[in-house]
Amino acid sequence: MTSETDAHTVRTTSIGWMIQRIARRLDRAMETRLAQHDLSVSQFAVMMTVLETEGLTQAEIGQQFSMPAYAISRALDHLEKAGYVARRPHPTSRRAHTIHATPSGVALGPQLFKIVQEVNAALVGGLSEADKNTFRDILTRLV
Amino acid sequence: MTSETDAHTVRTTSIGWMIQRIARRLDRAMETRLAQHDLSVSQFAVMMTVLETEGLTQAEIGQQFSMPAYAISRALDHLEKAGYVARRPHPTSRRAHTIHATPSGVALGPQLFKIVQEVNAALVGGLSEADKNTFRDILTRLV
DNA sequence: TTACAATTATTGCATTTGCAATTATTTTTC
DNA sequence: GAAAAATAATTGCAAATGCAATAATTGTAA
Repeated sequence: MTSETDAHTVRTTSIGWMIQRIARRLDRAMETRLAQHDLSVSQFAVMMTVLETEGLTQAEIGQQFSMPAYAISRALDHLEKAGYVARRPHPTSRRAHTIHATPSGVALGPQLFKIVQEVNAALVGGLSEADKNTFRDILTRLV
Repeated sequence: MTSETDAHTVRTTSIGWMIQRIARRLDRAMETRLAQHDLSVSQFAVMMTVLETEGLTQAEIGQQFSMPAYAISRALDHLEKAGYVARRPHPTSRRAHTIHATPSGVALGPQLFKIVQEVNAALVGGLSEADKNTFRDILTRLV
């Protein structure tokens, strides 16, 4: 690059910069909606994983979205206290737990899915179906 | 939507979910590289704005990326201590400051731009030029 | 012009987060 | 099979973050 490399150019053309801005907006939208269920975004992420796959260990949950073990521990403390999940002894290893959604956690599922759909719709509502698909395709390759 | 609405579907098709994942990865990449200049990502964001426009007030900086006033205050405390920026009295209002990059702050600029370019390249390096442009276009409409 | 409301910036305090250390258990190596 | 290394999960403590309160100044309305 030439002398075009100034702060303005970097900011307005940087894909990373734009993604960060969008991500922060999404975060705030999720926070606001999750507050009514007394959940933070990371607690929500853990809950979604538990709903998706029954009986994972905490380490396995962490690998799903590279979240450190201590954060899983604390998210589960909260989710367990709220009655959404339960830690059960692992069938073969005494140091691990398997994590399970309680009935109340399972009931929470659809409400969380709805929140995700609303927030997504608010974000990409202005795009055509074709653009939405293109966008999703590219994102899928980057994730 | 029908009964397809389960956690797996939500996770794998949600644009928001994918953006969040990518954003976290970008954040970590930026943190790592910014550490050598003793900067956090939000301090970096403030610094970029100062480099882009000389003499903004703190409130104006905050509006650029909807960052709360107290966060600007603290980011500037750090940037000022590090010698990258200076608060000067506002010409017409005694309660406001204007913010200016010091020579050392101006010298930092190109190094920050380089970091942004590297992190971007690492993210979208695998995409064709056409896809990159498409992606940038869509992002621009969403930001 | 005086009182009231709004703006700009900062700071105290509580909560959240991240790192490193710890405990308990399991696996590997010799 | 005993010692050492690795894994699973938790927790103490320091740093970062967010909220609410404050101080100082400026704008507005009576």
